[in-house]
Amino acid sequence: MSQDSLHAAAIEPNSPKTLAENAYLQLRHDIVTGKHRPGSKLRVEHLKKQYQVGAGTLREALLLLVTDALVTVQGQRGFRVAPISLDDFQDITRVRTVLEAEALALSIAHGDEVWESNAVAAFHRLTRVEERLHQGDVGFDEWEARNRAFHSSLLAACPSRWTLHFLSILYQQSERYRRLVLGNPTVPRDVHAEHSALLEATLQRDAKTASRLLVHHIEKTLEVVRLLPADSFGE
Amino acid sequence: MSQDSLHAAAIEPNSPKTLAENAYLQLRHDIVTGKHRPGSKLRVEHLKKQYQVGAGTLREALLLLVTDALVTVQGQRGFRVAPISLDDFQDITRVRTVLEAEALALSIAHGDEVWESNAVAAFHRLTRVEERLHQGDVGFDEWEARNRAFHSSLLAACPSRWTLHFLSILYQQSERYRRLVLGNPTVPRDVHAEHSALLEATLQRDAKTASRLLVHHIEKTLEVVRLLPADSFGE
DNA sequence: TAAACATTTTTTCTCGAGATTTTTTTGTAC
DNA sequence: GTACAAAAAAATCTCGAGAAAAAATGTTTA
Repeated sequence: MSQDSLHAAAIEPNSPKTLAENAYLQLRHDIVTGKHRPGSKLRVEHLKKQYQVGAGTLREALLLLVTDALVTVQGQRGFRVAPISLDDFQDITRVRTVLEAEALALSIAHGDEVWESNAVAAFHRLTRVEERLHQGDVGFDEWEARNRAFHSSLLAACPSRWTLHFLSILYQQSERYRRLVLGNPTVPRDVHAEHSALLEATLQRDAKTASRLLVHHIEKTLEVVRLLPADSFGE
Repeated sequence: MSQDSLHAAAIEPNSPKTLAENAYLQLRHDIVTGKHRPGSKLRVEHLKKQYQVGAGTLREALLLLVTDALVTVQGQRGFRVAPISLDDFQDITRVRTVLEAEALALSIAHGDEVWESNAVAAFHRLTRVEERLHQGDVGFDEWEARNRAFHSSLLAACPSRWTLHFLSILYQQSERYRRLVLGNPTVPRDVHAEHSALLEATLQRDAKTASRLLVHHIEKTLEVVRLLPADSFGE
């Protein structure tokens, strides 16, 4: 886990070196993708076989997930997958729009040329994977990773560590809901065009337009999630 | 640890039942009060004697502190007390004002009579402890606890779980800096009057005034911290 | 002297087994 | 059939010892 980044979710860059980190990453993926259902119990005795680690190590992995608010822990009563709900996603979206609009404005104000080119590069990589996604050559995981990288690159020049820390948590939470939409019929939407316009406004240092586009982009996903059947969030 | 509250810091209400929670609470206190210096290493082998628990249990306590961003962890390199700096506190203050102003406005919009009376009661308890504090009958810990309870009571009706979650983290971080001011000569300030005016505006449902007073209240502490000698944050 | 390497010491990480607590099941009375 | 109590089962929590890694120390060489 890196020290400069406050967030445990920022482990990835350095390949995981401990078994606990490894189990953490696997568990996180399985929770975000819904393999472990929201609200369900996470029994250490059962999971240690699945993830091939000892009980103590698995507990550490679960404790790391508490930092991401993907798992809740209750003394003497074990661990649970954090529940999801439409209310929760509305709250996530609201807080995210507030923080992300501010973070983007700050990033635009502080960003240099390196920041600019990193954003362009991230957009390019995202575009490429989108093409392959349409052809079925590549999985959603890969798109999700590059989508995150793109959004992250836009905010990279924001000097507020705490804003970025909270946003990384909220972004990851949002991913749970984005995955929910995958199989379902969705409203027509051109995500690529949204990203493209967002990048353009950002590069032109038009903070107001960029923030507005970003907020709209985030809220659009909420609209889509709202259309899901009511039983999509648990059962 | 409670489940409805997302934040590990919300353990207190239920008296700690596991040794790990107990060690967590003690460690947290010792970090917030500066007994373990910012940036210093937290060696498990050494601490387990101090807190009278096994290595695994102590690691769990430290992992819980990572959730509060009071401790950082780095794979294969152990735990450290999260560092502090003026820059960090400026960031904390900025994000706090944004979130707290919004949370208070929401709380005022949603609060009922029970919420009102709880706020009045919390203010009363804070006032009482202030009297005894001046007489030296009671320690700063007690004042700090009731100060937190008062501020928490104001926001209690805010329906945004995530805003409250992040604020509870930021509030706890702020406490580290407030403790720094304790011994030092400080600018003249009537905290009681600030609280009083804040409560009044809140009870009158004047969201605009209340938020303004709250932001001012929070920023005032930043001014005080700014006056500290430069070597106050580490060394 | 400074850098490169090998050795020792310290610290972190990991596991499995036992103690404690919670949950479930079973049994009994009303 | 319901309510309550006791026993059994399951799960969590805790510890100490050993394996793996990092840091510190000492030695050699240019």
